Amino acid sequence: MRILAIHSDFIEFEAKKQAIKQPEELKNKKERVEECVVFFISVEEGDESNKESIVDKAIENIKDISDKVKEKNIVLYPFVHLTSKPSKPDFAVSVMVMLEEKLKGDFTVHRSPFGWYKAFDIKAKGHPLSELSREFTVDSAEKKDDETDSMKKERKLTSYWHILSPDGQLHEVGSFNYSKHEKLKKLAFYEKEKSRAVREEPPHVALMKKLEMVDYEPASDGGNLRYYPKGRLVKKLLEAYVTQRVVEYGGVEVETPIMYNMQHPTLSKYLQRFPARQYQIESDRKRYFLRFAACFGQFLIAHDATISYRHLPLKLYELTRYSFRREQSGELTGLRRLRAFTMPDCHALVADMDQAMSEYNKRFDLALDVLDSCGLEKTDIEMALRTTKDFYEKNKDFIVALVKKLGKPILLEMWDERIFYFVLKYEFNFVDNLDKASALSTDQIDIENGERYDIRFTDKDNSQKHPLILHLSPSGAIERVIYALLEKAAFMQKAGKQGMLPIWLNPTQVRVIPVAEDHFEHARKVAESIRKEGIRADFDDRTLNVGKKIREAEIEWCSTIIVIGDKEKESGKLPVRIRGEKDLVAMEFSEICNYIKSRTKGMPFEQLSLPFELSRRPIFVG
RNA sequence: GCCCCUGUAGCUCAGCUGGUAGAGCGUUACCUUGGUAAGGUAAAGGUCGAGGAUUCAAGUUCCUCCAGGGGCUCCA
Repeated sequence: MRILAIHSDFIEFEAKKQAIKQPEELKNKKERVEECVVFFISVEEGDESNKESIVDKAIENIKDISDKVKEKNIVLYPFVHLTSKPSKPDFAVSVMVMLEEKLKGDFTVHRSPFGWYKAFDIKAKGHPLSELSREFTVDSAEKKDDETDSMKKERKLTSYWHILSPDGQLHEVGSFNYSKHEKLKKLAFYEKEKSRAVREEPPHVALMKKLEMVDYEPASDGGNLRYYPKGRLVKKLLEAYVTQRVVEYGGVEVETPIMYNMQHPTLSKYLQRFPARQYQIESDRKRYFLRFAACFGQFLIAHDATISYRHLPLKLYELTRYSFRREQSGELTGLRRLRAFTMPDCHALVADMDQAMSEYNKRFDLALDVLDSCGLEKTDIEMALRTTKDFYEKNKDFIVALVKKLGKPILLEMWDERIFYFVLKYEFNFVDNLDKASALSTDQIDIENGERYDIRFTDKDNSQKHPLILHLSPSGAIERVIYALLEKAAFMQKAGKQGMLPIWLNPTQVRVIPVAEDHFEHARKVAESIRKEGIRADFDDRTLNVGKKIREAEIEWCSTIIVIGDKEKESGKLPVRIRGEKDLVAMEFSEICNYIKSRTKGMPFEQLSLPFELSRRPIFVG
């Protein structure tokens, strides 16, 4: 519905000619109202889905506007020309009538007749509040109803929480012995924990700035961050690695648009469940929403593809930079919760539940291994699995086998009935320094969208079937992986150890420091040679004393530090400080290169896009 | 989105009951030529988040907005 409100000295209108087949009967052909607010109203197509809610929303707006100008005299004027998508006339009439009835108690209501071409004279007062327009839809109007509805649903849909151990035993969440599973306990009670005594921000926020990786961007919307060269490098490497692994697994990489038409028949249904939760933009009077996942793009591709059972499982893959979710502003934090994030998303189309489960197993291994290589081991994550009671009973062996692979107990949530599009979903959660749990990897068995998007494959018997769809993000959002790595480093610092990143991800793998100006030339050559080996080496050519340069290299978390002076020039052995180890190690040039290479084997490599000499690097923050 | 807290130099922060801004780090210049976590001296740097109100006078009080944090809710 769209409303144009004009605070007027008077309005005078006269019905001239009927505009639709069955116009309202005329009480007075001509009417004049003094000192009033005139509401020109367009009832729109979308409003038809919920009359009550659109009327309530309209009344709220009309009252709000009238109160602002302290006017009790109002005119309701049907005016279709505010919209390009009007509702059916009889619906619009009924809305106008209902508005009049409901507003009568509080206002003197005049209503101009519906279905006529009218002549009118109006004198607008012209003060700042005298002309206002409002636009709202059932979606936003319905929000309150939606919430109560979903609350009702939730009440109906009780969750049964358990701890499931690798031996297949189900335990009560309350009485399970968590002595070796502190973080699982935190995950299980995450939602029940009430307000915390200590108010602090998660440590990764300070670290992401201090390490010159990522920062807030006040000129953008909340949850849209800026990446400095070091952060961009780390993110790029993670993106490349996850993509490499998914392609090895058989992922077929595609790229899809970031925005979709809100009126699209298949998408709009999906959207109605989550109104006001995405960015919207307008182009040529059409409205588009920014994708919140890669699902649509890939499903639409699959819908148009010709697929045989021989092609299954068919794994479509995209790394979305970005996916957008307009999370509530109060929920945004550092790299944990964003409004724009980078999501690897791999959908496998499978023929049936058997194929789904066998594929699910492969992907489970893939996700575990990807996280492990990124520096997040089994001990760093807690698994949660959600399913229906029915699915659990029928597939208990399959589920317990997954828990066995993880090798430690998990949190299990079960429902009586299925309300989501999936029957089974797991996540690997990271529990951070503030005891908050965030999902990283996740995979779902979707039994609804194959049909909803009309994706079909031709089976052996030449029949057309809808595939089941698995939704896997092997690592979760890339930003969230960085968040977890930084939080993990903060845990290490708390325990008195040095914070660090995996060597393959670390912006500086080797820092070369000359003792004095005499050694610059030699040190530079050493650093350049290491760099030529495909190692991120840089050179501290600033005129500072050695102590200070080493201190700064430590603060930057350089993986190794080499100091070069007269001794080294003669002996050929280089003193190497390896991050996380106490003593210096004397190494030959080739040993250093081998050390780095052996620890970054199989992982992607990129040079850091900052000058090789530290004296030439700007300071982005600090 | 709601409730609470915060916003002073590039960074971290000080500034008492209103009287027109300070430190350390960093930067720049000069000195220092060094051996595994901070060498010295000096200079430059501020519409005190933005707008409005109160006052002779606002970084300081009040209102609105913006941004960040914590809690609630939420996380397709």
